[in-house]
Amino acid sequence: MKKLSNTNMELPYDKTNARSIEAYAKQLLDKSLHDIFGDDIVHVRKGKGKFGQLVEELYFKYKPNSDALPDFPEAGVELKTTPMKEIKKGYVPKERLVFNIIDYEKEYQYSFPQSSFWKKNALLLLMFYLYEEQKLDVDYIFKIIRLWRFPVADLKIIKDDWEKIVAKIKDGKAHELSEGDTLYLGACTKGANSETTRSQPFSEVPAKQRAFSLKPKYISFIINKSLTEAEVLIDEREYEDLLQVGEPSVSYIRKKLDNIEPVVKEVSDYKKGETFEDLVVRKFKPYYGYTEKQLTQEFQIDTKAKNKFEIVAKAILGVKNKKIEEFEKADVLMKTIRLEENGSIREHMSFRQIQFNDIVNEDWEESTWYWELNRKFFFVVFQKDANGILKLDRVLFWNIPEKDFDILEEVWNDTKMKIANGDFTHFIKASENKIGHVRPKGRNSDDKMLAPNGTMQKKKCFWLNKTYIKAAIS
DNA sequence: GCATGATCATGC
DNA sequence: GCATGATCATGC
Repeated sequence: MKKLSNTNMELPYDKTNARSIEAYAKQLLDKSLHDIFGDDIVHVRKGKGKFGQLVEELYFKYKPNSDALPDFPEAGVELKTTPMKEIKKGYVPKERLVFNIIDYEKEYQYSFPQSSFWKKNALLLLMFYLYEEQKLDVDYIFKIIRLWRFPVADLKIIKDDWEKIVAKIKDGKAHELSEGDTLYLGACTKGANSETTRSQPFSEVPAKQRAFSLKPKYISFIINKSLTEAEVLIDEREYEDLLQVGEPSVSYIRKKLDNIEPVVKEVSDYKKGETFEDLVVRKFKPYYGYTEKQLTQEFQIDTKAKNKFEIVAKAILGVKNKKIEEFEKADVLMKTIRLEENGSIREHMSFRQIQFNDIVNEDWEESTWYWELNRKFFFVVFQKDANGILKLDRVLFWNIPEKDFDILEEVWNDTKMKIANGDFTHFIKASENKIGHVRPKGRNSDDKMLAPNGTMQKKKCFWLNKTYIKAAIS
């Protein structure tokens, strides 16, 4: 990184040096702003919000910028202050990590190395603090502070994600962008409300304002890695091939977190022009036409589990008995689909149980079901042949088109309202053709859960209609 | 044949 | 012990 000016003597760190900035930041570890600045800060700080700006101005003593350069331009470091919350299993991200807003009018003009995202966010200084509801923000304790570069294998996926987002802009479809379009780097809505829009260059249709973002599952990975491993800051030079036009040839063996294993062991596993999704489909193709029996024999799988096809799928991807790292980090939802001889789907697709006492306090875009739906699906499709034998037909990645979320929101709102009103008998049915519906999901009809009105009610869940799934995969 | 309610095998 | 992902069973 080129030095633009001499070190500013007034600052308690060398603003041209990423390690110096990091070292200064780390003095906040296990401390709050209150600890550093004393009681005076509590008086000037009554409300919440803009906590990140406070850290920048007060602690780093510089004015935050929202321009195209990183926060510390001379060092190429972008500061991100982001909350975690504590659950039984440890720390988890409280929300997405949101980067710069996507300027549809400009972003498409760049290649990835020149993109607004990469220019600003290639090197991050992450400051994770523990969010606690009852606390003032100045009392939040910082728990993880570190420089972060994306591992090379992740950067490959992020670059492809960026290309997908830009391809939609170029196609005049910025209004159809959705978080489910991409794996790690998402385009999440950002604005006062969902009506906040921006113009796009190749269509008259206003598009929702969106920002680049990382999904909580990916941030979890950063947190876990930061807490369990000795710190490794990837050398910038390892990116060189990836940031050229052309194909990556970098050989980079990935480290494993305990229970997850990547499909892609080295970036050179990719064939020319392949995305991660392409690669996965390629791995499955040799097994198209295999029967259930052939697959379980081939991979020596002996289980009666109803998710045995998922076990098969993992085996095909070379990730036996572990979780698929890329699917975990991208929060991909694997679902098996069984087609009848005539191609119709036998069953609707179930989701998690509805927590009756939670849903009544949720908003749609933060609801459990929305999070389940607003992601990439991986369908493993089996079809019965003329003799009624189930064979692997094909696999595909899919996500719910942006336009369909309005109807799903209706279904969700209707359900929430009925639960709040104590009506457990008139949920939206599959026959109403609203894409989704509500049906039982329990051990048996005695399996019940406490509802807001104090009664015990049969456990239920949301389902996606099989007709909808059928259309999606056709 | 399909909608709906009911239930199962497993992992954690 | 229970949620998950999935499938079964009945009745119209």
